[in-house]
Amino acid sequence: MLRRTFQLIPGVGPWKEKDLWARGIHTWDDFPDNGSVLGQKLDEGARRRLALAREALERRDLKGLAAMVPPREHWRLYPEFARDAVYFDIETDGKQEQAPTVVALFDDAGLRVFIQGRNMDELPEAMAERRLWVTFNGSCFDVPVLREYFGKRFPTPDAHIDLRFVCRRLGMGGGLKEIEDKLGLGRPPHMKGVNGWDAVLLWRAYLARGDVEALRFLVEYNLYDSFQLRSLMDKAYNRALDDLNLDAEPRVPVFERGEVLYDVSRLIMELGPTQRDLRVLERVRAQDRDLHQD
DNA sequence: TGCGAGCGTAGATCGCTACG
DNA sequence: CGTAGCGATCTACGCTCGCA
Repeated sequence: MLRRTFQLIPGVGPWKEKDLWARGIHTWDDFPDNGSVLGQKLDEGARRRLALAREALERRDLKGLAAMVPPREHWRLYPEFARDAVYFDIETDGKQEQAPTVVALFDDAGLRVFIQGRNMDELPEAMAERRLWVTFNGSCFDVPVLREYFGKRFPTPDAHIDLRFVCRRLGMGGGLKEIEDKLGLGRPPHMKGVNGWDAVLLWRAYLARGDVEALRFLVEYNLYDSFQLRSLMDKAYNRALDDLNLDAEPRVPVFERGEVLYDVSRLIMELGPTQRDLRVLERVRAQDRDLHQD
């Protein structure tokens, strides 16, 4: 799809791009080396720009390509750089300062989770490993929160596909769960109807009582958010091709979460109480004993 | 070749929205 | 609540092309 993108030419927007396609110029390689296509002046810039784009793709220079393609079309970069992608989602404490409590990452290497008070400090390094970030509303929420929290040691990706805006352009507004349902990507019963505020409550329950079960549920929810993004990205990409009537353009296979459910179970079962959790547990037990003494 | 009309892109502003 | 991206809307500009 990237090689069909002509909107990276200055002076070419959606209309002229469609026009090029209609005239049989389907990919960069179809653009004639000489002769008038868009007019003298534009052709000059076009050939220069297409050469740059080809070189950038040759080098697998995501940053360079992302700078050429208008942001709203960044979804077109997806198939070429899918192996460099990380899908992630954060939960926060719901306070004014919005400190992250749990962060789930899903990429080629599998699932990872970062938890406040345990390994949250390792998150920036893990994020830096992947140059394409995929989120839902992450450009407005997740990334600003993390940047605020970690400061400038938090990395910047070469490109960031925010599925909220990709979906909206495909006529699907609303939240992540709503869109999942619309696309038949619903969650199993025990994960249905859980939302971001529940995540705040689960964290508070865990903190207040050392309730590891609450943490496990929270982490499971968070992990679901991360890998559901992968299926959503696949479906949204395919839909965007439908929208452009690009029947010949190859679709991507839609990720099935079955592949990772074992890892989800393993990750949440591995979660035990920390020393701090055990102290909290001891304290609330003592309080309980006091309460029932007389 | 030179002019003006018309198209489409780009910039600027505003209000809406989804996140926990 | 704060954040930030985008569509809608409007304006301005650049370019192409038709016409003589």
